[in-house]
Amino acid sequence: MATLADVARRAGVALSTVSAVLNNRPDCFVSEETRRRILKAAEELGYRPNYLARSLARGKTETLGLVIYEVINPYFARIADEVERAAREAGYQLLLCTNRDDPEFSDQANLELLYHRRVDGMLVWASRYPPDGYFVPLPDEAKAKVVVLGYHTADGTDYVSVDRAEGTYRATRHLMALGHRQFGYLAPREDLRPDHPKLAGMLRALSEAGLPEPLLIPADGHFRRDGYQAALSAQEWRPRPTALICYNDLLAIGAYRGLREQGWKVPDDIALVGFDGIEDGEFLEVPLTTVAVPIGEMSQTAVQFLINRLEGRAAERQQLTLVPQLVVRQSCGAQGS
Amino acid sequence: MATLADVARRAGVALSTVSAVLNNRPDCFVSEETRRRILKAAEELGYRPNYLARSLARGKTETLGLVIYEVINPYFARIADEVERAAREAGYQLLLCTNRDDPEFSDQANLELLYHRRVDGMLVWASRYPPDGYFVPLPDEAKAKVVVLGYHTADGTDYVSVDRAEGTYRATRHLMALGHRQFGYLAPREDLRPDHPKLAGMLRALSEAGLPEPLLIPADGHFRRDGYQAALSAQEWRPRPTALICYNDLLAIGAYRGLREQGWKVPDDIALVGFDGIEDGEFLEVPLTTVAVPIGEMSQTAVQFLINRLEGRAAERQQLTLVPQLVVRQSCGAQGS
DNA sequence: CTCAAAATATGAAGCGCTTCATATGAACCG
DNA sequence: CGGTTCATATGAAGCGCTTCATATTTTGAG
Repeated sequence: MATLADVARRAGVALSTVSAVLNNRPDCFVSEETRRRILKAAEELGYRPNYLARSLARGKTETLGLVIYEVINPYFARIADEVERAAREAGYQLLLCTNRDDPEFSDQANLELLYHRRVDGMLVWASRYPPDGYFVPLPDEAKAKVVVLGYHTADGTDYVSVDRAEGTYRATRHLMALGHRQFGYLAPREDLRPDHPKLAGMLRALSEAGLPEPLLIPADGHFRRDGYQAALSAQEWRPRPTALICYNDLLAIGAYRGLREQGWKVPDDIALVGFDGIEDGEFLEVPLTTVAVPIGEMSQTAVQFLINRLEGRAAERQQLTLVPQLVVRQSCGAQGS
Repeated sequence: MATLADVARRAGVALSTVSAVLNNRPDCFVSEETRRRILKAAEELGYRPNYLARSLARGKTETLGLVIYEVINPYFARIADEVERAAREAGYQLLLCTNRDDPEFSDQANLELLYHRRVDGMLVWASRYPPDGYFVPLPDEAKAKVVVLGYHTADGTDYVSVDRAEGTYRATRHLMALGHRQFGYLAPREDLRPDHPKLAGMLRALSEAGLPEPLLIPADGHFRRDGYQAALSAQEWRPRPTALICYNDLLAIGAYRGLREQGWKVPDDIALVGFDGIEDGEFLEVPLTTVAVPIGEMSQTAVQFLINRLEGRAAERQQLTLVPQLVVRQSCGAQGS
């Protein structure tokens, strides 16, 4: 592959001149004649800049790193999609890391990897819900290049978060208004903690209304199949809930099928509400009522925050918490479309 | 951030020695004493290699590029997931590009971008179905670093393809065996061409059996909503099909809902078959019969092919076509689970 | 004509690392 | 004790680019 030196040689000028011309440096006065010669030589040689060398010299890679839980979950796929689009529009490429639950690829390892690859900035979705806010596992000077997605931070790092508690609070209130008094909450086993905001939001709504605590139903994961499995034991749920809120839409979709198999009709026998607002729920046979996270806004804002910071025009703190909206469809028994 | 030179200075040795020690170069004879000093200095300074500089010097970035249609489609998400995992296991990072249908980010533009970023290798999913095999839009020397995913190639580039025609052929045969004689085929408008393998496979099966051609039903895209919209006009379909094969699972899932709204029961009034084998179909109220692409095998093989090539231990040609399997569930009316 | 200012072009240093030919002792051998 | 050999460490070149201080030529005003 042709290098700058090759082009310079061919055009009969200095390498630095070629660099100036090809980069369109504004303050460089190059005669039209020379410029043309250089452009021609570059064209003929099929010259393409070596991004590595450029990045090394400029100290900038024009690459953003995204650490995300996994990409097969439609919720995260949407995020990755939005982030990629926004990054691309701002002239950045995306380096993708998933953490899954693989201890070998912890957030720490992923972030360090990206940092050492000299990405200009990083977006990270924590792999586990951090009760007191997320601590970015990176030296301080590196934290300045990070925006946390989906969680608030405990160390002052920029973030765009989601008020999950408010989401489930609203869902619970809505169901209460429809007359429900016995609730169930289906979530991955490890997230069935009262300090998890999704559950906390429910608990608050219930206690405010003097209603009993919800029946906690554990799932083995956060996929459809896990919701399905969990719902197969519906006959044994005591006290029997008339409304079921799920940790996410996938679980709700799986549960829907399990409940049907157990002979429970949604919403007549049990009202069903999911969380996330992915397209899948809309096409459930009984369209799924859900707490919809504004994924596009969240992702785009996060990228914007990051780019502000990188370009030195960020406020000291860029922190935003978005409130998810309840999208009422038929699965909760309201008249919704 | 500390550089090699900093470490060398602190340890009181030459920079090249530090490099040798930190890279564990096998043939370098360094005294235990020196080694320890260097390791200690590196530790104290929190030294981390600069991948950019290393890549520039070594001529290798340990990065693979993936060009894929989009990541919100579960089918592609699975592929991205599998590719990322396989790449990661082989020690490569993944640089992600989506082409969507955005003319600004054509395959050409994406591949060039990756190439100039000096990724070691690229995997590409063509954005449009190439009737005669895919031509990689890159200079010959670059093609050697490309593996095409999902399509066969017209220029000898490595690929892992899928025999779509065989997939729909089998699905059609299966439906014929169940007694169906009037077929419908629902696909994005631009893919409703007899030279598209999915349709071609159906046509072959039908003509072999002397059955009439299928009713071609156009959709405006390849998402659930497009299938839903298309199915809303079911009452006007003439001749009325008793079996409907869809271009992909998402379309089938959307169509399912549209058909229900039109009062058609699946599978009693119409048998329904999708394509891809994504998890979503399994959780449709009437579980979806589908032509399942072996996504894991396809992705892993492609990464393997690429790495073989990069490491110089590839056959002249690495080309593989996988045959998708019909997964029979209830939506086609067979007894399947 | 002269000289400062403007217009053009250049060379060299530097980004942080790898690599390889070469230097320096110490240890060994007969 | 001179000459090998081995163990250990080094310096310098190079990857391809950016950047900036400096050199050279041209221009136009006085």
